Amino acid sequence: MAGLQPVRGTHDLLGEDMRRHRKVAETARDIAARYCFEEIATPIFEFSEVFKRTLGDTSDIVTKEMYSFTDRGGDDVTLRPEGTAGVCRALISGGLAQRLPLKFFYYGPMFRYERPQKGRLRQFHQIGVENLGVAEPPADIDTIALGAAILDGLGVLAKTRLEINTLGDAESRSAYRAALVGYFQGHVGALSPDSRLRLERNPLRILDSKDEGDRKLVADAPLFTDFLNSESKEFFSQVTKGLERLGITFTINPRLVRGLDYYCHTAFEFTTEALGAQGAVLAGGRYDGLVATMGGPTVPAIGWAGGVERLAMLLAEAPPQPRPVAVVPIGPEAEAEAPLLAARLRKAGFAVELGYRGNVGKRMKAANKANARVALLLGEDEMKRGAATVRDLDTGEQSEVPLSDLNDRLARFR
RNA sequence: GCGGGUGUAGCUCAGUUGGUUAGAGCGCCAGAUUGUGGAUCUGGAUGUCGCCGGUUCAAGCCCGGUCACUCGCCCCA
Repeated sequence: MAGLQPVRGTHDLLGEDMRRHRKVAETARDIAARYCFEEIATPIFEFSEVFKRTLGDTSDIVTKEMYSFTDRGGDDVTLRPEGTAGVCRALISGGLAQRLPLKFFYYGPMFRYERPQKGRLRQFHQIGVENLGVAEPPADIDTIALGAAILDGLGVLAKTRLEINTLGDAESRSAYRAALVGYFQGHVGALSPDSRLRLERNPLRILDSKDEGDRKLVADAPLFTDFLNSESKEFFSQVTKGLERLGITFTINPRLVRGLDYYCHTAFEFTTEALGAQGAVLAGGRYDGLVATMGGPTVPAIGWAGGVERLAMLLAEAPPQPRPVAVVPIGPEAEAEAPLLAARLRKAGFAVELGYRGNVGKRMKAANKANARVALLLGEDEMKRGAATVRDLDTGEQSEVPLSDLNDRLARFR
């Protein structure tokens, strides 16, 4: 531990950053509510098993990237690296499968032990939704539309591109996988070392390799489209048509894939060029096999998650701080009265900055620094008349106002 | 986990071939101004030069290590 530093990959959120962050979370929450996705908050940590089952024990993720520890009772627990597993666990352990279909929205911190980069922290935040219990394309369309609506609500939709693909159903996918493995095994010498490993663990991932040589091979690789059965084709066609009808523009990216087996059909990502290598800002897909993998019933589902820090960086400008009313007492009697006046105004809904010390000049400076819209000067003269001097700090105009009229006179600054 | 770049005041940065007491702007504090902010003027405080070690008569500067940030790779549930 070197002095007092924040843990690597964590940081404090305050000021402008905090306002950006909160705007992302609140906009998402509001719009999700309009789509009737109910907010859910699951615990920040779960039994490690919850994440291990969904990811498979052998993956890098489980062995290298999770914050896992044994608690004092001897239980193996993990800080959640993502939100879906917790929601699915809640669905199973809470008996929510009886109430399907269900639509959930969540927001909160996630933890991954990764090398930090811009837009990638060890403690970061996600917004996300899970649309559970519906196997038909309208759920995919509505869920993607919600993502687009949130990006639009944040004013960042134009900075992103929606890419979409289908992974087909299990039958199509295993046929394609076999063909792909066959093809790459024939060119194994030309594959990058990374992709040779992928060939064994996660062959679909070779499709989105960034290696030049790999890309050349990928260009001639078998196409997923040729292995999709008619049901899968029809499903994808309905999803894309539905998006078109809503005026949501997208490009089909046949190299957009997911590694794990419980993913199927729709996969999509909203990406941006504005954030360097960390281009995905909101991504998801259909995961009909996940709940069953975790030991629950078969529950078809689709969802997505979005990175709050990345979205916050995309916001054109930080939301402004609310401009308060500053109460400036002059003299000991006014000093005693000022907190009462502030309390009345605060109860009436005003943001009130109450100066704690200093002469009038100091407090006016403080009011200015707090970006106050008006200052209420309360001195002996005003108190005798049951009034306060209202000074507009933008125009410099001021006039004395009876305390009883204050709420009305300040109404436009609320 | 792998590779590159960067660490000097709260912030943005300057600091010559290694040479005496480490600087600027912004911000901060005080005063000009004990019933009026912003502007101006005057004055003031900034600091383990990221940290540890080495080389040297002498290190902010050179070398090694380390920590953090950053860009990319891996990964991306």
